[in-house]
Amino acid sequence: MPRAGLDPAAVVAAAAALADEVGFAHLTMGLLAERVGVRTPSLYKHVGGQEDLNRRIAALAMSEAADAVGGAVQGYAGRDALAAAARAFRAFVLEHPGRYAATIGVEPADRDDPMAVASRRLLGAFRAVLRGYETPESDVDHALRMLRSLCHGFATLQAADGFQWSADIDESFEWLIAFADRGLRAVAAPEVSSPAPPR
Amino acid sequence: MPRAGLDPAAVVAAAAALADEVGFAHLTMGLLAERVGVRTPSLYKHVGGQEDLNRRIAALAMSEAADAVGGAVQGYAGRDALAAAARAFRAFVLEHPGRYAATIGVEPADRDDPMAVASRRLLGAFRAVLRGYETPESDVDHALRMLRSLCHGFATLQAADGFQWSADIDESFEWLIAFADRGLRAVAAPEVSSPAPPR
DNA sequence: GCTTCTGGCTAACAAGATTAGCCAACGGGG
DNA sequence: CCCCGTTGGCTAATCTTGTTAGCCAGAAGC
Repeated sequence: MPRAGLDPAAVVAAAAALADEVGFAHLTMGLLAERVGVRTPSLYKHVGGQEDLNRRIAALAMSEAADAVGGAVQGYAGRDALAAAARAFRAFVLEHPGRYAATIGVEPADRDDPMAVASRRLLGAFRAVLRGYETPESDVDHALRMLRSLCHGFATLQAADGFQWSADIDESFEWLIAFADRGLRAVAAPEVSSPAPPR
Repeated sequence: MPRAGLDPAAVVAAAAALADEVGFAHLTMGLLAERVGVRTPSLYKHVGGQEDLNRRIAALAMSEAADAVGGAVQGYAGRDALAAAARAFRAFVLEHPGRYAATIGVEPADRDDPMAVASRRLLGAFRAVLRGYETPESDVDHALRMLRSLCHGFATLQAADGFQWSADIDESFEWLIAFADRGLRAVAAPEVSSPAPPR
């Protein structure tokens, strides 16, 4: 029996690709074994089991997302950077729905968990976007959570086919980018915001 | 052997409650059977299987969310309505993480699917919020998707412990409501938005 | 060439979902 | 009140999937 030449990284990469193809929920050890040309139990020589595999897929996905967003932002600032980051993030989730799904519900064990490291990297990419808006320090954390919620929410809802009604989805996403852009500019310069009614 | 007096609604309600307690991923037919005081195979007299059960839990959750948001909005308009809707939605997800998790990744079969009906009801509640902002008809669909993405994203990220860093989460959510409020007012009256720099 | 470690394999087991088939309990009509 | 059909429970058995145990060949270093 010739060796298959596997290692943990190759197994995880194959698992992530398979998850993108068949959906994270349908990713099974048997299917993965077949894909990499090995019997099921052999996988356990490389990963600790399904739980461990999920965590590794999640870490890979988060790291790739951070690369995608970080790379897309390079050389842009302000609205252009925001648009590039948001589009890159959504594109990543839509191209890799399976591996991104693995990130949902995985809480990192500690700060050195690869998943936690990758999450911080992704966050850093979004933080770079905010620098172009000169967001006040006191608002940065909130704005980051807002951006992450918007992107995560939109992408996962679309990936899950959660938008049933008919308006054009790409158009909605561009509208959303414009909305966030206007809002972030207002945060940086609150004095120009519309005069609030008594309430 | 005395009858347990079950029916599909009771089984689904018990399953939803159990999912909230142990987490949707740990909801098992055996656990559910134990909870309702019956042997596992008996459940199949009331629901078609795990897939069917998940869909029913999702429909229940969506319907309850619609009720919560719809009820919270009553009697408010503008920013108050927006805040009430957003808080009600988030509170629902945090109080019922298990059943809400069931809604992720369930795409309704057709327009009469209970899940689809409930989703439209939830959407209607958010649409009512927009009426208070006099959002132009052409922007309503986009704004609805934005609101849904924001609320869904924030609530699911928090439920999954996805916000690792330290800033206060309630405070972030209130900030987010204020952000959406300012933005929606600007959509209704675009002439007061901050003048964009040339780029 | 020997030895050691690694990565494959088969066999076996455990947990969970599901199906088949039986039988008691409830409910309505004689 | 009794009969009978339907319903909802049960046990037993099957299938899928994850996982562990234990064996053995191939690769790598001496």
